[in-house]
Amino acid sequence: MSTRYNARASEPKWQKAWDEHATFRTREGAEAEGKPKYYVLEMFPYPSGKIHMGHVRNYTIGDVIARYKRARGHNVLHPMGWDAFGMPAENAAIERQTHPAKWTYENIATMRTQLKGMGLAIDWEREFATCDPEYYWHEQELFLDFLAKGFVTRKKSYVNWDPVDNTVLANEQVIDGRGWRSGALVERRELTQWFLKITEMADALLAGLDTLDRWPEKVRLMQKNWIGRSEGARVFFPLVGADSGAKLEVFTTRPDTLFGASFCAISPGHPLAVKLAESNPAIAAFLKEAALTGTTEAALEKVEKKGVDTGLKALHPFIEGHTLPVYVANFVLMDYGTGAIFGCPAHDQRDIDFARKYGLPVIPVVAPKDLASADRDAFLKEVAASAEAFTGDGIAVNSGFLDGLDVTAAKRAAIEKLEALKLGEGTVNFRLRDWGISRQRYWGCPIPVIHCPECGIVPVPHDQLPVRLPDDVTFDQPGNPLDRHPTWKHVACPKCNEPALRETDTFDTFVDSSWYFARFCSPKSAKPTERAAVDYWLPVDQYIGGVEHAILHLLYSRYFSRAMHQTGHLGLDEPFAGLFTQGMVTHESYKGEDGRWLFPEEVKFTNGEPVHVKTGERVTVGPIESMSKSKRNVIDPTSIIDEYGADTARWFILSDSPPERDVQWSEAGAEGAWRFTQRFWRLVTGEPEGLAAMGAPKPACFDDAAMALHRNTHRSLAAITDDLENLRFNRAVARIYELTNAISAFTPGTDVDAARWARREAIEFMVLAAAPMMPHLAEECWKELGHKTLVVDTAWPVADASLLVEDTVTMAVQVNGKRRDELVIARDADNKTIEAAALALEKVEKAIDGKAVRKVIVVPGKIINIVV
RNA sequence: GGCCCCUUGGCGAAACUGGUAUACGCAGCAGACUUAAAAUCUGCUUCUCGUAAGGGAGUGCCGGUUCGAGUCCGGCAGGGGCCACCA
Repeated sequence: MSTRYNARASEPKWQKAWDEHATFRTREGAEAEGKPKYYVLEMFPYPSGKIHMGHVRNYTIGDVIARYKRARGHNVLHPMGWDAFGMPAENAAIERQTHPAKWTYENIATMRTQLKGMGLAIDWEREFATCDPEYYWHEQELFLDFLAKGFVTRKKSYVNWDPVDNTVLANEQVIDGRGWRSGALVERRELTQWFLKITEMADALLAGLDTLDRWPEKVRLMQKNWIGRSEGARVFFPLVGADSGAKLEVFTTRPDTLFGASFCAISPGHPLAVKLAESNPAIAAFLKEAALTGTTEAALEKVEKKGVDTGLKALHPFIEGHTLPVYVANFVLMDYGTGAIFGCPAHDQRDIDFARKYGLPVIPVVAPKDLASADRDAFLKEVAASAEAFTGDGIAVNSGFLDGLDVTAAKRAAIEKLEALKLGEGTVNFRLRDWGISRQRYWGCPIPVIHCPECGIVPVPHDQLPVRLPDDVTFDQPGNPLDRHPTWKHVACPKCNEPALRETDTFDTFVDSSWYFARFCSPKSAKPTERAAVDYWLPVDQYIGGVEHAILHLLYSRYFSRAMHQTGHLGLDEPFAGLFTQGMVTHESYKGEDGRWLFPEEVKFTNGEPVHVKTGERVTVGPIESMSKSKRNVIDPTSIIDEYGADTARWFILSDSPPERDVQWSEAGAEGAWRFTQRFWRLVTGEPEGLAAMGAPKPACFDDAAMALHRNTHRSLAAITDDLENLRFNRAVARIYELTNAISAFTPGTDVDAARWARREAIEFMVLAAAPMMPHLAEECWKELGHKTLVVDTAWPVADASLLVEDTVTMAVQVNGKRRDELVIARDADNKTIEAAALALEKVEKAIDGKAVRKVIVVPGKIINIVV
């Protein structure tokens, strides 16, 4: 009997059943023997309070993969945890007078319940939060191992100081001169900080990208650009008029243009500039001015290139006796290369802007290849007089021993000469900086070292780990609560037993998320990792998350894997074999008459016009944007799950848009998905013609109608399988719609048994194929069909290859590339037969219009093109 | 400024390595059932000429390669992403 499917009653029932059967408990050892492993991981959430639609999309995608792989006979690891350290917990502590731990664990409890309500196939036994002492203890172990291996350094450096969050930020966390979280303008401060020497692995991280063939090209490119490898040379310009023997060290990617050099310039942050400023008021004033300039894009665009002459002269390495003026210039960056450049105005736009302003020579030394000598002279004259630099390829001119060489050869020759003269060397420079991991915050993993006045830096001995966060801290004043805690930092030096101080900085939270995927393999281990476990499970076969982590998190994790490989905690370098970056969930935004943003539930549509539910005022529909609290265009997943059920939410989020693209959440679309779950249920329960008994033998022969459905079922299954393998969920959804349409439209022929059998097969396949996406509904249907087992324990059906091809094919017939008719013909017909049949078609004959046929192209099974 | 991506009906989108463009869904229109509504079912829905049969145009724009281009190549326009005074 057909009744409505009641998701609210059904979903908790099946979640309980999976729980009781320990269905998603990971199988290990003998139980897993003979099965290939598959590790599916979604980027773990920050416990901010409640789940949002982005989480629903992320975890639905992962869940479909986990369930599909499980049905395909894989031993699946699909865990969940919490990226639980970080600033919001401290901000909440300040705002609500609560403890960060309390706030965090309460959020985790809420979000865990919400995620469980989605019916995710997760092994909850492996759950942990990065703020669990059990977890950060092992992070401290790792750090000490890194320290012993020399991966860690402590150095005084200029740091990005966020004045709102009162902490240091990594370069990666500064976006357009502002803190990535607070949005505050970042200041430069000099502090002593802990660093992980990620730059030492820059080349390895770059080379590794080429092996990641299951990563999006876009992400690999972003990482490549971020690492920013450039080959070039260091050039040492001897300084005249400074201390004897002093040399200015410069980095360049164009040593071939050295003969075109007309000045040198150093950054306002350069030690030489700082030193000169002590005795030169003009330079001091210039440094002050430069420090005031913002680093935002807008500020940089407005600022003109300025400099001040230091009066120093640099000796040209190749031209005997020739000197270049040395400037301090505002466009030279301290933290790229050596903080000093040589300027070659003819072939660099910034340099020519600078040269024109200060009346410096412009000497062209590269000319395009294959120019006649008169044309070349004209070209050189033009460049010398121009305001535009020539940055193209060519050959060296006016360059002494380099003349006639192309750019690449000239670079090589210039480097050889520099090395011979001991005035420079070939080198590789990276844009990537070392990773500063110190944070002056409470809610993070304590850095396990002790500062002893006698012994210096002393690692906390392993038997004294973990260094636990104290619970009794206050947030009533700015700064680090750990630093002002009355007792916590005072300890005896482990070496000399004299009074010493704990490090009060904590780790950047990106450290926590750089190895959690490895911890999931053995979350209860007394060591950071168990080699047997990580060797079995890693790499993660499919990692899923937002593109916003394309650089930071993924690069840090790749670095950590290499470091952990070298310390013996892991056996590989690349942790994520497959990466998928999903798009965002968007929604229309709404504005009231006074311009304030409105929540979707405050808006109703009458006759297509949006009005306010209560006041009836006119509402403007704003742009479709990523869901955000500020625009109020958010849909709470819980309200959707309460109203329609998790399956409907899962189904809708997978439909329509390809998963890598943004998907627009719409009320109409959600209702459509809900109508489909009902239709699906009716199809299973309300069979008009009846089904064959479960397990009934396949009839010996089928009539045409039954055979068509039988074929259709297998073709659909093959297509859905292929789509799921390639993460094309929107297409898999469309195929299931097509299959349900075919079942609805099925009219039995004369053979009643065949019809019932074919219909049962179609319905069972439909249920099994939809199960990864709508798991609860599938279980309910499966039971309705009389099965005593669970869908999750049922193997993925195999499509019968012999049913995928038909005896006849439909071919399009074109005349001069224009489709005129189609032809149904035997699949194995030879080209002659096909050609004759095509030419005999009435419409084709008409299109040929008596002209002579010049050529006939036959692509078997596809198309015939007749050229006249 | 550099590098990269995208552009297909009213909308989200399909179209495997060049081979019948618009599958599937949403929205819309018409009809059936119903006292009525909801729900459900059926049909139509790229544009255009035509009562129809049938014709013409059509994947952002211009050009090219090809028997054949949404797909490949060159240029342009619009939108987006990442990086950015990177030497």
